[in-house]
This record gives sequence, C-alpha cells and structure tokens, in this order.
Amino acid sequence: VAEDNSSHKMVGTNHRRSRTKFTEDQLKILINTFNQKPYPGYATKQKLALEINTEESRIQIWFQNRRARFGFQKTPGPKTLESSQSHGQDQPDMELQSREARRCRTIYSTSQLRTLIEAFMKNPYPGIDCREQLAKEIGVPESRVQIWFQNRRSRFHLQRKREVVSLEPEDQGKISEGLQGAEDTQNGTNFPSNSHSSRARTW
DNA sequence: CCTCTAACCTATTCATTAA
DNA sequence: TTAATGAATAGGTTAGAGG
Repeated sequence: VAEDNSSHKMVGTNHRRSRTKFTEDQLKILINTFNQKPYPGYATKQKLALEINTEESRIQIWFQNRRARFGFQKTPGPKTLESSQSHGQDQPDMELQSREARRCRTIYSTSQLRTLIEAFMKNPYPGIDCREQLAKEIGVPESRVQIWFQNRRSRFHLQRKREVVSLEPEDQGKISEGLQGAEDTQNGTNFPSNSHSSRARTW
C-alpha cells in the first residue's frame, strides 16, 4: 500500500510476490470447488478467477498447495454424505482421463525467447518485479514467464547431470565448471548448485 | 517463540508442435 | 516419428501474518 522502499540492496529485483490474503467468501468457494474436483482444468480455474476476482495463477497455486497438504480425501462427508457405498473395491477409475483441458501451449517467438534467455543468463531466479517487467516487455502473462524459468532451470540441471554421467566413473571429482563458467555473473547470480540445501545458511 | 499457508522450488511426467 | 519444450503433477522449502 505504501511505497516499498526496501531497496537498500544492490539488486532490488529479487523479491517474491506479496502474500495473497483470501477472504472467507473466496475460501469458501475455493474449498467447495476443491472438494468436487481437486484437479480443475484451465476453464474452471479461469471461471474461478473471475468469480472471486483473483489472478488465475494464484488459484493454480492454491490448488497445488491444497493437494499437497490434504491429498484429496475421498469421502470428506460427515455432512452431505450421499451414496458413497464403496461397495467392493473402488474402480480403477479409468474413465478419469476426462481431465479437463489444460491451458493452451504458449508459442514463443524467437525474439521473445532471446529476451528470456538473456535474462536467464543474468539471473536464473528472477523475483516478482523482474518477472513482471519481462512479461510486460515480451507481452506474455507473468505466470508464463515464471513457468518458463522453472522449466529452463530444471532442464539445465538435467543436462548438467547427464554430463557428469557421461564421464568416466574414475576421476569424476573435478567437473565443476564447463557450463556456466563462461559468464561473469560471479556476483551472486550463479546457480547455487544445490539450490535449497545451501540457501538456508544462517538465515 | 509457534502454526498455518501462500509463494516458490526441483524433479518428473504429460502433451503439443515443429522438424 | 521424434526432439524440443510448455503445462501439470508430487512433494519439499521459504517466508509472512497472526496466535
């Protein structure tokens, strides 16, 4: 609400999005929808976004978190219990493939990709401000930019792993560089190499 | 302090598209 | 048909609001 004047760091563009606060009414609708279908497709999420006036990406995150916390329980119903006989074994639910359609694949132009890759080389973990600026620059929703960075990082790590495997099992102790050694970015933007584990140091 | 949970992450899998 | 890559998943971590 007030100005965010928290930039006494060198690179001020590395913060996460501010936390969303759902109202009770919004939560009621979300939970109700979740209980009916914990894996909503894009259309449902869009509709929800409109209904509770929230970005679709926040709704996607909410469903992800909810599924992780309560793996969807089959029978939540101390109330509204209807016809849940659970007679023999529950069916393998093969016809569950009627998963709603997912979001249409985004096609990036070469110039958009050039911008993204350039940003990735400078900082593979852009904060919300940086992502939003990129999104505006290339004309794509911020949520797509975030997904793009996630995919890029994952495949970057995968590629690095394969290189380690391709070496002789003998002296494999000193591969270290090779990939990202070429860039400057020695300031702090290099890959943490193990990201999470080493990030919680003294914080 | 502690709890709850949005935001974020990696690793993997599913799915679409261009070659 | 396949390689590349965007979208979704499971599951774990980080951090902000509030008890």
